[in-house]
Amino acid sequence: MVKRGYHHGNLRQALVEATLTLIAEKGPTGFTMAEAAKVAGVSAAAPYRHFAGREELIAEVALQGYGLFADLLEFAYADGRPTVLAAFEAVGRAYLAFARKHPGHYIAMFESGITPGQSAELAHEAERANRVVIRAAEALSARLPADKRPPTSMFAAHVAALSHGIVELYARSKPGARVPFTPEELLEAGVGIYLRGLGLIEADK
Amino acid sequence: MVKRGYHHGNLRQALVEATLTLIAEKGPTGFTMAEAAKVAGVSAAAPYRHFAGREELIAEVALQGYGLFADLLEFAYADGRPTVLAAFEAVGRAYLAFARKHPGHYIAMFESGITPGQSAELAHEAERANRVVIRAAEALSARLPADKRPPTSMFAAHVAALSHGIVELYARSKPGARVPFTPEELLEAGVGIYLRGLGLIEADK
DNA sequence: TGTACATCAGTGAACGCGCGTTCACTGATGTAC
DNA sequence: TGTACATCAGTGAACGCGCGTTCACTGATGTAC
Repeated sequence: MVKRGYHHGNLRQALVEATLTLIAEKGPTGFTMAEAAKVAGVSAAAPYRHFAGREELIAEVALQGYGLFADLLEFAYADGRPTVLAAFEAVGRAYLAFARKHPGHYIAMFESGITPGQSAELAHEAERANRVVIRAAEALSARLPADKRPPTSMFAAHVAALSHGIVELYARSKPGARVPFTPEELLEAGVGIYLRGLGLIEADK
Repeated sequence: MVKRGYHHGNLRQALVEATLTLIAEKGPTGFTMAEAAKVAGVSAAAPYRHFAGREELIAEVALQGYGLFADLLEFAYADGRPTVLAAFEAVGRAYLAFARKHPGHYIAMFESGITPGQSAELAHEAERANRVVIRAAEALSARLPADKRPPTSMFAAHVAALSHGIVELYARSKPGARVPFTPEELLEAGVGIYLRGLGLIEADK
């Protein structure tokens, strides 16, 4: 990234990217406005031309994160193609892939203390991501008789919680994996067992 | 808490408790040595008679947290009584109860950036808690034929991840629950479906 | 029981630091004519 | 195409603040005799 002259050109986005790097490296605590400015190659006062403060910068990072997350989940779901089941499993893999490839976004979204309720935009993107999981759960559970079907929001919550739990507990361990499985194996097996419990895939498979 | 004279009497533990309060109220970021000292009614220099620094104080909180957590899980498991299944479910409830009743500990353990690998004591207590889940999973899956049984560590990891995910996503939401279920309902139903998937409880129940 | 003394657990002042933020400024860019 | 000017996006110096930490100190406690 070549610094040219007095004007940066795209400082707003450069700050977002600096924040992603800092957050991914040192956690949400390790991020400061001053350091983000430094990483972006700009004076400490410059960020305030674009963001009212620290909170607002993190919120922007989270917002972009939710947007990207929703896009990736939607792409993975592909409107339930080729099969509803395959699409459902692709969503799970996309969840882990997002956490792995975009740790800065993931941390800003889930571990920085910002909550989707803070702004309408944030709430909207978070909801968009959530709706993919809900749709995937809905399509699958439509195969079940109504009286043996858990509420869709519960089904979706189970999948989200299992995915998030796996990311938090098993996808970030530094001193050797705590468990002899990859997060992907854990999630795939866990979801498989869960779906079998619902009667959505064969017990003897 | 009556302050009497020059000597505090039990400052070390008072600091731990101040930390619990601060962390629970304002997150791990909102905790400082200076404020912990203030809450404990002592000068800012006093904590250094008991802890080398901020990290060490948080680590002590987490250590006590893991200890308590392990105790509660062990108590809930009760050596698999009255039945292995009931004991297993009691462990799940105890997990949520711990997160709810001891938020300061929970946050220090899972959200403060300290990791069990940091000290032998920490690793030991974390392992003790983990072993309860593993034992519970083992006792249950012993009922399955060996070839239809997932590795015990995977079974335990699924339960831990689901529990942790539920705590993180659904047990801490301030602006109205994101989902129309309590964490307890979510976990109980989720574990039920999972166990059915393993063939450990009846499909038609 | 009384006294002397060592030890311990506090105090309070001070430090250096980096952070968040403000402010008057200035260089660069875009636009009207 | 050239010039004047408004606007924009930076700078750099400065601020107040609270934090983490150190240090020489002192009041309280425990113990030996």
